[in-house]
Amino acid sequence: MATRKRRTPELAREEILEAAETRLQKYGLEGLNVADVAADCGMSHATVIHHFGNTAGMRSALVSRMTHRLLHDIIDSLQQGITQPEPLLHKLFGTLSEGGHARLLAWTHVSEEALDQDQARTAHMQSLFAELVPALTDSLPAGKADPDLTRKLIFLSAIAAIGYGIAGETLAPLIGLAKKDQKQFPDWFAEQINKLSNTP
Amino acid sequence: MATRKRRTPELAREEILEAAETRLQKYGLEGLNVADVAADCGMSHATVIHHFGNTAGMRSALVSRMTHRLLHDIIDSLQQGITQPEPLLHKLFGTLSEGGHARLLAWTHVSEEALDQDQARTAHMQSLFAELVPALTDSLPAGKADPDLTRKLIFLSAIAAIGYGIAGETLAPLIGLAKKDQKQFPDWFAEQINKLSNTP
DNA sequence: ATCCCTATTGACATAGTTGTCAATAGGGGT
DNA sequence: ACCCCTATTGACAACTATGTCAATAGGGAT
Repeated sequence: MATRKRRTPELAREEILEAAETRLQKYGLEGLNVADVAADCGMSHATVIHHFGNTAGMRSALVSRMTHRLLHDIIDSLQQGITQPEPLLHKLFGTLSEGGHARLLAWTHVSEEALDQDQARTAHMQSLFAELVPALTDSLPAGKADPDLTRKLIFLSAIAAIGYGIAGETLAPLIGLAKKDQKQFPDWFAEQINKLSNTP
Repeated sequence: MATRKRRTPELAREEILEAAETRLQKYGLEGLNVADVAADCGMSHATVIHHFGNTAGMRSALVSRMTHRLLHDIIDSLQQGITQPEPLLHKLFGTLSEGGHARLLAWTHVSEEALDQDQARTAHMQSLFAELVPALTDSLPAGKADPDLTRKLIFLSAIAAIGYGIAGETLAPLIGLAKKDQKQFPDWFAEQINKLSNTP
């Protein structure tokens, strides 16, 4: 029909994931189907499937991309000498609670089809964490002193941020948390992490 | 055709939710559709829809039921004089990480259709938390002294348990948490909560 | 210019699931 | 025994979304 736009595979994937990410924030997970994503890119849904194999592949790639960006932001911060928990945790909580990041992450663990893509994504995650965790234990105040404790605190921070991103908005009023306390929760949490890492 | 089994509406709903819960643990969220649930109950899927309005209604009712049970277990423990964080948090983390509880909870926050059922479920949750939170602040060691801090700690416990239930299994090895530390994480977490609530 | 690889596409097949509806049949109340 | 309410059902009608396939057309290489 009309003229087609031919892209390199890399560019095509990039465009698709970009559109997918926008749709995710705008419409949530339901908006993350090949037909609509393709429409936003101005291509047919068959093209999307061609590049990612299937729908789950596309979503999975998006998870990888978003997580990759988040973890590398943190790694970059560390390399810039930012070693206090506050800014790091702020970024962690903020990113996960915005743009549907935590929700997409939840889909990863909730959906059966997502499991098919698991090996690839897990491998990618492994390499990311293999880079991040040592960087954290090295640069955090109490990291070298007690790497074991540090790993537990990292783990706690991660699951808390995920839970916060998914259910925080709902849970806070139910528990009777003041609006202000809700907003400042990541900062408060960082304080507590500080206290716990200084306790011998 | 063959003879029908006629139940009271209450019993029917009960049977359906029971089967749904079993399917949830066995097959995850994908197993939670009216057709399969109905088959497990030995009834037609039209009956399920008759009792819950639609599929989302059934899932939503299941969320309510499971959460109700969890929170009431905790309330009961409190009334039996169990006021140390350890056993309470143990129950919280354990329940959420088993039987797909946290995952179903995530669906609540991830799915658009779930939002239609939100008012009813939110109302139910409000009444549950209205019962639980005062009970906690009253009976917990540091509760009366600093109810504000206590609410924050409750909030932290809740989101941590949810994140743990969803992603804990995946995250622990990536962060390099020893298997032992992973298993005992809820206990360790309880310790930290203790420390934080004793800090003035 | 010509060739060739492959990104792109429209049409199609299909699978799965949901929700509706009129008809049927338990079983409690009289 | 008879009525009546409603739980139950099978069949039907979409719809949604996915994935396949053969055909088409960019655009780099020769």
